[in-house]
Amino acid sequence: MRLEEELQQDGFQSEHQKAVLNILFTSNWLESDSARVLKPFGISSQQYNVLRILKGQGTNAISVNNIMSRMIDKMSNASRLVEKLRKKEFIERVTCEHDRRQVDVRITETGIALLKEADKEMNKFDGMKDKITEKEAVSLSKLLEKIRE
Amino acid sequence: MRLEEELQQDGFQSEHQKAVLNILFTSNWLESDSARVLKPFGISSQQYNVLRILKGQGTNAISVNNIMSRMIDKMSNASRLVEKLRKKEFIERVTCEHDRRQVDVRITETGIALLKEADKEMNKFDGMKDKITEKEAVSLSKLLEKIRE
DNA sequence: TCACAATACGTGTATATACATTTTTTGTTT
DNA sequence: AAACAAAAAATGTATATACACGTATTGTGA
Repeated sequence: MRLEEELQQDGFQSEHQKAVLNILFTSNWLESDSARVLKPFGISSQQYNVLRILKGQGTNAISVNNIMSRMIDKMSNASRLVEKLRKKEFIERVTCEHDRRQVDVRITETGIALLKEADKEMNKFDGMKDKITEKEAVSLSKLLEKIRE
Repeated sequence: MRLEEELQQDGFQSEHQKAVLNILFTSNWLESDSARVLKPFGISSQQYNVLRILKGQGTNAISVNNIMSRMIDKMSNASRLVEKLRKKEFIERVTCEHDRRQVDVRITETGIALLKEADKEMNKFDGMKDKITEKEAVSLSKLLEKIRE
């Protein structure tokens, strides 16, 4: 839907301004959609993000810092997120041998199983592919990356 | 910067997936940037959003519901946001004559003055115009609106 | 080796947010 | 008019988040 209608506004200061609001609005839209899908699984989208990062590492354990640097929301509190996932037994912590400040984290079998189920639902509701072509997705990414230069 | 570097990842499932992550990441990036700029003024970006909505209404007072429907983040608690802005005297509340359930809200002179100063800083840091052309901004908006169809 | 900076992580605290529920008032149906 | 649904806003509560600060450990220069 056009942003003018979504925000009940009849115009914007500039196309640049409108693009910024569109990014923020779309992000919120995507976020609340995935929060809804993930809710039955008992995890937030940030926790989902962490689990996916860990799954990407396979059986390797990586540090909290390493997780943080890969997260979408850099400002979030990785320590507490990890602790919450550990309580639910989706991940496990390994004390690091060569640097005892560091806490290495690895996804568990339970975590992998959860992710498998959650991914199914996430993909089901991800209608993105019907909405824009692959070419359009590429140019969208390019534009967003240009903004962040 | 390319998303692969930002998230220290060497590839994504698909271009669609990458585009989604790019939207979320860019939104966070913009959000934390504006939070930093607004901090000295003592308001959050949501509160800033409300003030701008009210300023757009001029001397008119509009309802909390009306504000909510114009906000970027639909899920936020407009009641409490309004109360916080009222405590800081940036807005004032008017009891509505024809519907006493409703609370109408209007920006104050203090609020307008604050917004003027805040906008100066917000525009200063908004380097968007150097990064993408107006044409690109238009096509960015179009792509995002396509996703939300 | 000692002092001190840097790093990795944890925690305290104020604020923000999501979501359900409540209160007050208005609209509607019979 | 009485009964009930609907709407507008406020509030209760659990959780999340931002940010500053604390703690333990490691690296490093004099």
